[in-house]
Amino acid sequence: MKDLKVVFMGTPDFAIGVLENLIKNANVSLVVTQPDKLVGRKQILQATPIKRVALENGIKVFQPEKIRQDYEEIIAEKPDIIITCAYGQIIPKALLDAPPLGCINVHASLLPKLRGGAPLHHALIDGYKKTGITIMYMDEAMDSGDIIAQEEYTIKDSDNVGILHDELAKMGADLLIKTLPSIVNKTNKRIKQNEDEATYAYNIKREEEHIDFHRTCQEIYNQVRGLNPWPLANIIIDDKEMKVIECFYTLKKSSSCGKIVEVSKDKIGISAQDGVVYLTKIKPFGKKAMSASEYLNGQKDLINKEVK
RNA sequence: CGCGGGAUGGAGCAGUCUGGUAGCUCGUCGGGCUCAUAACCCGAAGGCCGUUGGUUCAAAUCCAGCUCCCGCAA
Repeated sequence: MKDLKVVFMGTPDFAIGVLENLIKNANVSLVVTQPDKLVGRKQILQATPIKRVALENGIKVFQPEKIRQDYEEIIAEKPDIIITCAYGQIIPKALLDAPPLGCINVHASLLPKLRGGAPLHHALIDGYKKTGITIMYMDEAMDSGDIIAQEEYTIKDSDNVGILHDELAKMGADLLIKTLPSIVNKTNKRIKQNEDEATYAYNIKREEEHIDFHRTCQEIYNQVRGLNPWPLANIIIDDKEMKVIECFYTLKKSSSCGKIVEVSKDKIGISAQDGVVYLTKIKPFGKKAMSASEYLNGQKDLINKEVK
């Protein structure tokens, strides 16, 4: 395994564990990641998390703007295998065909469920009871290649994207290393995906972050935890946007939707379709994150206000 | 020079337009009530109002520069 020549392709934090495990167990000769981006109000040029790890380990980094057109450098590297995890671009066929052992992807869902760029968020928002990690061969479409190995994770009601991210990142890193020898020996399983069961987890759109209180408490709760810690669900009170970080709910008969029906020491109750959603941690516009009790110290007459 | 919001006792806010004694809701500390309490009552401490300069008899408040925090957009 130590002499296995690997090109790793990945971008965010989620892929760090996979890369680190590969560095320990194989010969990672090149890391491919997205170009540095201008980030934040100051527009500071920032390297991806994967680039930082690569540089710390003295590994060469390649950052093509469009891999579709700019991949020759990777083929020239002559890797035995290419391993990707949350890279962020579709990989062209010429590159898929290049390495003798193929191109392997680590995906954060139980494929064919939740294909796409935001499987962690959608697993929670869409109310999945379980999700997991899939190790798979890549093909030309999005997350549709043959499955090599899977491991399940049972979603807890208290999980949010942050927790799920950490759990699955670790699971993915470990499962890849466990599976890799069989791929090298070509003794691994290879199972076609059932297209009829496929679901999709596209990147979160801005409007999906806004809470509609005409929906059920469970749906709203899933939305809040499925967007925490990033990008966070939002509501509008007094024409000002407020992010909702944490909430819980109580089912009861409801006559209105989107009205502040209860304000107590440490929570703000808003009516939804089938109950009341209580906000306990929020981030008002222009402010830092705070508990509901802190927010309420400085507010008057919140009761009965409409929430949009 | 991308757009916008903000900085006021430990926390969250009002006061700024229309300059003139530092205010509210909490927290903290002391006392009281109570079988008891995160509940209630009484009292106290704690702020050079982000920073630098300007205008003025007088600046949290008006003007200019700077720093830091936050959201959007990328």
